[in-house]
Formats: sequence, C-alpha cells, structure tokens
Amino acid sequence: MLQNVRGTEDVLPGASQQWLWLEEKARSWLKRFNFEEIRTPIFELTELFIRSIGETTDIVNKEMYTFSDRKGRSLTLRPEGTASVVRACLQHKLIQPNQVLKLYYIGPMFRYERPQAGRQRQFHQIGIEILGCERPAADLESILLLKSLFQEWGISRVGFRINSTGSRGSRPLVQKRLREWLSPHIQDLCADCRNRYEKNVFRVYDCKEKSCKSIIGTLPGILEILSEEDRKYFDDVRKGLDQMGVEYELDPHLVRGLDYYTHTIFEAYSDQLGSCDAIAGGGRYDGLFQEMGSAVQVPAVGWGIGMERILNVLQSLSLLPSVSGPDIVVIASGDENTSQNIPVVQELRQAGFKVEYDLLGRNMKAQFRLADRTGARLAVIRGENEIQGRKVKIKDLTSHEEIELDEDKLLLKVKEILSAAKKVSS
RNA sequence: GUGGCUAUGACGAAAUUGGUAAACGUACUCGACUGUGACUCGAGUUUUUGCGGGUUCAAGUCCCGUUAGCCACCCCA
Repeated sequence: MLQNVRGTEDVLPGASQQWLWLEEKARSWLKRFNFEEIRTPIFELTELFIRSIGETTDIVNKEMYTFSDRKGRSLTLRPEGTASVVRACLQHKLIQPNQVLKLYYIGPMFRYERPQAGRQRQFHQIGIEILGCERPAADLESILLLKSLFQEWGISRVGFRINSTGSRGSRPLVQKRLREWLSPHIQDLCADCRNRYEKNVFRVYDCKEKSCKSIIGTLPGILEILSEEDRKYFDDVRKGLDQMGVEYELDPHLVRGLDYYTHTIFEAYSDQLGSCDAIAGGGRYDGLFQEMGSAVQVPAVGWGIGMERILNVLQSLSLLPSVSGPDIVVIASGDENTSQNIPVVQELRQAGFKVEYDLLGRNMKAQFRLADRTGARLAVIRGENEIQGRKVKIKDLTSHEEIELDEDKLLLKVKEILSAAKKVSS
C-alpha cells in the first residue's frame, strides 16, 4: 500500500480541530497588533533562497527541496518564509518611505532533514515581518507579539535567548575580530569549524563540539566587539523588554542559521520538548532588501514559530481543547420516519446549531449511542408516536432529563437550552 | 548525512528456552431493556507478527537487507 512521503504528516480529523484552534488564537493577536496576512507561493526560483538565506548555510547546502520544472527552471519548495515576503514586497512595491508594513503568514515549509519528533520535512510556521522601522521599537514589538501568542495558547514557561551580531556595516569588522581571536587556536578546532572559520565565523561560536566550546569559552563574546552605536541599540531593545516584563537570557554565543540577520537575534524554546526544543526564532535583517536588489535600505525584523512544536508543547501540557461534538442529534424510531425528520434537522441547522442524525438508519438504541459517542448535548426524539401527536421530545444527554413539547415549540426550546451553554463555552 | 533502538488486530498490548499467535484491556456490532445512550451483564467481528530474503523439522522470536517511526549527533521550527 502506498504511504505518505517520509517526513510528511496527515492531519487527521481530531487533530485538524486543534490546528484550527491554534491558528484562530494566533490570528486574533495578529489582528490586535494590526498585522496583515500575506500569502506567497510555496515554491520559488531556487536563486531566491540562495541569495537570501546564504550559500554557506546548512539550509541551502543540504536541506532544500530543489527540482526542475518542465522548462528546466530550478525551483525550490520554500524552506522559510522571509525570502518570499521580501521578494513580494519588492515586486509589488509595497514599501513606502517612512511607513511601517506589518505582515504575517501561516503555511507549510520544507526542509530535507532526517525526521524525528518535532522535525518533519514538511512543517508549518506562523511568521511575521515588520518592515520599514529601524528603531528598537520594532524588535520590541515583534517579541511582544511572540510573547502574547504564547500566553494566548497558555504556554507560560517559555525561555527566550537573545543576542546581537551587530549592524550590517560593522559585520566585516566583527568577523575580522573573531578570526583574529580564533586564529591562534585554529589547529584545535573541529573540522567543521576550520571550514566555518573561512566561510562563516559566527557559526564557530555556536559549535557544540567540546573542544571548540572550551576554546570559545575563553574568548570574548560577540557583544564585546560591537560598536558603541550597535551596543546602544541592543541596550535599548533590552530596556524595552525589561520594561514590558519580558524575561530573557543573554546568550553571547547565540547564532542563527540564516546569513541575513543583523543586530538583534533571538530564539524561544520550551522545556517540554527533547532535543528539538526551539519553538520560534527570528531577528533583525536590515540588509536583506538591498541584497535582494532593493535600491533603498529597508530595515526589518521578523520571526517564525514552528506550529508542530507548539502543538507538541500544548499536547504534553494537556492544553489542547477536546474535540467538540454536535449540539443536537435528531433521533427517529425507524427507517421510515427518518426521512420525515430531515426537514427538522435542516431547520435546526439553519438556526445555527451543529446537528447530526443517523445516516445509516440504525435502530433507536444505536442512534442514542451515536449521540452519546459524538458528545452531543441534546437528543431530539421524533419517532412515530411523536409525529402522530405533533409532539417532539428533547433529552438532555448530560442530565438525562427528557421533556415532551409541541412540535412548533421545538426551535424556541432548543435555543433556550443551548444558548445558556453557548455563552459559557465561547 | 552519521550512530543507536523499535515495528504484533482499529488502538494499547501478551506470547517459557525458536514449538498451536494474538491472552488481557479499549474500540466496534448485536442482545438482556421497556421505541432511550453513557453504567452492568452476555454474545460476536478484525491477524498469515512493516516488507523481502536466509538459517531450521519448526521463526513473532535467530541472521541479512529494506522501509518507516523514535532517540542522539548535525542543524534548526
């Protein structure tokens, strides 16, 4: 039998409700922060990602789903969201001087990695970008939103790591200085790091290898190289976070896997997950627009949240809502009057209720079981006796109470019973 | 990409030293029950043990391969 492709996942009926719940909660806060949604294609020209993410990164080197289309163009399933957003902004000239654009996206991303818990080849992200603001206010705004989302979902224990890599202009200097510090130790670095030393020194600072770690431990952090201006910027971001009560840890060795970051970078992680504990990551990228061909500089900040990982956290904390059943199941006394009940079913649906009846035409016992299993609140019984007497019965499946009333009072009564419950649940 | 662990009905799982596969539990169907579910009791349905090969009189059990999942590394969401 054919199966889904490795690293992909079917979201089955029960789980899809949880995905919806997660998204709706997120959208409610994105709206309150006045972000607008942007939907870009899930594949782009390969070149877009190489230019934005960086040729030396792991993503570009070994994790991209790249293929040729029928005309021989090299296309790639997007491994992250920012590149496409920047492309779209430039293409459609969405950037205006002295204006801030706040965008978000929700959708699948693709990276060819070895799957494990919390890591799939197709995974989903919620991401935001704040474009056109070079002040620390944008960094703060983005992190505040991130925190609001975690709170909205009920995740209280989230760790934030933050660091700064300096402005785009000071980057060459920072790199030069890092190399100077590392050069006496270059023989003692691991093979990967000797390579990174040339291609991307920042990554050496992030190496997990013991020998490298001990060397780096003796060296000053990146922050110490920063210009006064850069440090002032970072301090302002931190002041803002302190003022808003956002707790974080300063991690001078934090480096991100994409080349375009400048200034502030950050990661959020959860202690509920295993080794894949990062649930969100982001930072500032003041240089990307120009690297993508923009005539003017467009300062920007953004982050992405891993939705599967959030769901995993929520699952392990038992914070996910249970699957909700129908409000009402309409029950008949046999095959024959089942069809006579369809107008009643439809009328209740028209009134806004979630209504089910037994499409299999089973006996009454089975219909009640259906009502019970699906978690329905009420059973509306309209069998042969009721139809003849122009009556209908309503049974409350939690209290087990049953009442009989005139057929034409049904809708009114159902509204009365269910509206009380609705107010509480919503 | 590297290393390790795992794979039995719809699901969770049992199966002495290789010797009749699925005990037990959940789910599902029907009945006791009166046109009435969830409780209780009774009856019943689903398998050639992921896939392919090998060793053996005999393989769920041992060996090789393969696929998938999990764990760690790499890296990240």
